[in-house]
This record gives sequence, structure tokens and C-alpha cells, in this order.
Amino acid sequence: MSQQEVSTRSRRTSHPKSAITRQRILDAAARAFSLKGYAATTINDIAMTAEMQGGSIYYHFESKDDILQEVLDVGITRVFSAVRLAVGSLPASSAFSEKLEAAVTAHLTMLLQQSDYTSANIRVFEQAPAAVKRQNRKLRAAYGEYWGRLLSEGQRAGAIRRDVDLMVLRLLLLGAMNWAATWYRPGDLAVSELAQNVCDIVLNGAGLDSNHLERSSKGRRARS
Amino acid sequence: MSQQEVSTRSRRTSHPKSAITRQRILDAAARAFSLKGYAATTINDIAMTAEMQGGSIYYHFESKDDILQEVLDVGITRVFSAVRLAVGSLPASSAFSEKLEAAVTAHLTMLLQQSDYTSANIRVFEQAPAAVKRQNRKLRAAYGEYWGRLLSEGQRAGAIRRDVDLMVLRLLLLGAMNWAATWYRPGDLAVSELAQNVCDIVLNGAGLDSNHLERSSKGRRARS
DNA sequence: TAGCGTATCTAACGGCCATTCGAAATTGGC
DNA sequence: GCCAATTTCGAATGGCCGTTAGATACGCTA
Repeated sequence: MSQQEVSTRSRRTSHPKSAITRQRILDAAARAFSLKGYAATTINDIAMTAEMQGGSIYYHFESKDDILQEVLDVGITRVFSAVRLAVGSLPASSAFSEKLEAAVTAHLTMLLQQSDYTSANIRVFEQAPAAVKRQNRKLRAAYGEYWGRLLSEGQRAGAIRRDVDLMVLRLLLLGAMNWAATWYRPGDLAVSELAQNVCDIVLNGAGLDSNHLERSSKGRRARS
Repeated sequence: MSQQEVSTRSRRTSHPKSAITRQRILDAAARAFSLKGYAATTINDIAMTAEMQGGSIYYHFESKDDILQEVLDVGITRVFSAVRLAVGSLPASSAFSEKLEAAVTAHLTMLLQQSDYTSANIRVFEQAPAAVKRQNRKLRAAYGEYWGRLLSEGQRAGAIRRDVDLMVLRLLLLGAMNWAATWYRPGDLAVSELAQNVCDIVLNGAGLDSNHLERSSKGRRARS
């Protein structure tokens, strides 16, 4: 039984044909998850858009959870790559505000119009079984740390006030972006415009630049 | 059959005993929905924490969807009331920044520590059946318009720059807050502190108040 | 304490859905 | 065009879950 153990797994010696079908299934699943949630999408939903029979999916995947795992992981991997690429392909001398806008634009573009995987991740992660979440959280953590470094670099460069809690800033920024998956509909507002607005508000504030000094002493935190 | 039509409905002439059990069920449901999502919580989950048998629930509610509807509606009603109360009980002469902080604090408090109904709403709305969503959206719209008026008032009072798109600002703000339901865990950071940080960043910006004028001409929007 | 409305229990039904499995079909190498 | 491996089919299984309904218990009033 020790040699059997492996033979039951799907995704054996990845034959070229199979890989394409796999993609088709994952694409269908990502879209369905993103639209209807995890529990509400059935294996047959996925199979139908992938143009096959429900049972056939189990030749490529071990379980529905398995599919979810892969969709979620790809979702993070994609935003992460896109953001890293966008920021990385800027001249090293770029101002922090430019890097930020590049990162925000890339994140929003992936989430809102390019990747069903990323939007599935954002919409469905909370519904995932514990084991699936646990694994995906590793990728999420790495992505979050990337943003942390980006902001911390901006702070060291003097582009971000020293009394701003970077953790809160990061969560606020990512939260504002991710929540857009809930309400954004293409048409009214271009993603790049949205990104500019978000960066503008977060960096410069929505208020008039008047009272930076007249704030009361209590309640402001210098460090964590 | 026309007189039967009504007799099948639950919640008849609200006897005092029944009302309490109803609450117990709704409380259990709100908590369960908020923790596990809608599809993943079974009627028996709800029944168990409400200390009764699954079938008994149908004496008080017509269907699972019915429970969800009520939980979602109560969720919005509660934040709305809390925010309106917090802002309304401020002296009329208060600065906009104070009103904003009161509103943000109230919203976050409800969402993160006071009401399972509100957090259930935020976490589960997207998974709800179309009919349930449609009804709840009315309440959501009213709540959103309240924030819209608050911000627009702030802008007229000169506390918000005129070139800020209020719709984006509102969605950014609510998004940042609602997303906190995903990551906030009590202990590290008090809700009031979080609220202060959020208001600070949104109003004053995280950046140094340097380049308000040196921005390039393209990409800035004066109106919608 | 008898009796009536209220509330809960219990068991069952019916449907849906993830998953399995053996048979059929398809493919690629020779 | 044949064989073996790869892929898909299609029907069946088993379990879970929302919902129903009749029987049972509870609580109050007279």
C-alpha cells in the first residue's frame, strides 16, 4: 500500500493535454467562486462551464477543496507578481508616491478586471475550510509583508509621517482596495482613476492641510 | 384558501414568550452567520446554540432565508442608529473632524465588538440569495446616503477639499472600516485608537503636507 | 384540575450534492 | 490501423440538510 498511496493522487506526470483541461476547470471555478461564493457553487456548475461532466473533474482534482486551494493560491500569486512587477519596473530613483500609485493600480487592476482568481480569493477566502485558509494565509502574509516593506521604505524616505502607524495604514489601504471588489462595476470610473483618487486621499488627505499641529495630545501614537 | 394564506405564516400575534425565543434564535443565527458564512451554517447549528431542536425553529420562522433577511436588516439598522446617535448627540457647532470621528468610532464599534448582526451583514451579504439582498440593499442605500450627506456637509463647511470625489472618499472610508471585520482581533489595538488613526489618515493624509500644488495637471478630477 | 392555546420534540421525506467506479471513448506512438 | 495510456462519461451511492407534520409537553386561566 505504500506504492499505492501516490497512485490515487490526481495530477500525475502532467501530460500536456491534461494541463489545458486543468486550466479550463480552474478558470471556471475561479469565475464561479467569485460570482456565487464557495458553498453555493457546485461541482456541476464548474463542470458545465468547463464543458464536461461533473464526475470527470475528479480525474484532475482530488476534491472541491483542492480546487479552491489552487484558485486561492493562484489569486494571491497573481496580484503579488503584478504589483512587484509594476513597482520593480519603475526607475529606482522614483518618488515614493509613484511607487505607491503603481502598486495600487496594479492591485486594483488585478482585483477588478484582470483576474477572477484574485477576486475569488478576496471574496471567498473567509468561507474556506480551515485547512485551505491556513495554507493560503502563508501567501497572504508574504504579500502583506511586501506592502509593509514598501510603506516602511516610504516612511524612511520621508514621504510618510513618522507618527503614522504603518500597520493601520497598510490595512486601511488594502481594505479600501479589497472592498472595491464589493461595489466596483466597470463603466462609471476607470480603475486608474480610482487608483489615483485613493493614493491622493491616503497620501495628502481629504481635508485641507490646515490643522496638522493643533491636534490634542492624547490619542496620538508615536510607535506601536 | 384565502383565509388559510395567513395562518401558515409564523410570528403571529407575538406572544411575549415567543418573542424572547425569537431573539435567541436570531442571536444564534447572527453569530453563526458571522463566523461560518451563510451556506455553511445549518439550521441545526443555529438550533443548538439556541438550545432547541432544528425543527422547532420553523415555529418561529418560515425559512432559513427568512432568518437571514432579518439578521441582515437588523445589522444595518443597528449601525445606522448608533452612528446617527453618536453624531447627533454632538453639539451642533462641532467641527467636521469631530463628527467624522464620532461616526467612524460608532461604525467600528458596532461592527467589531458590539453587534453580531452588523458583522454578519458585512461578512455574509454577498452570499445571500438575490431576493434577500434586494431588500437589504434598501437599508444599505439609506445608510450610505447618510454618510454621503455627512461628507458633503463637511465639504461645504470647508473641511474637505473641493477636488475630492466624495463618492470615492465614502467608499474608501467604508471599505477601510468594513474590511477591518476581516482582520481585527481585540487586544492589540483598541477600537477607538483604530478610529482615530483612520480619521487622521483620511483627513490629514499619511504623507507630509508638502506637495499639494506640485501635482501634474492630468489625472486630477474637479467634478464627476 | 380540566382544558386550551402555545411551544417544542421527533421522526421522516425529498432533494441536492460531493464523490466513486467501471465502462466507454479518445489519443498518441509505432 | 493497433495497443496502451489517458481522458471522459454516466450512473449510482451515501450523506447531509432544509423543511414538514403529527404527537407531545408546557403554562396559564377558570
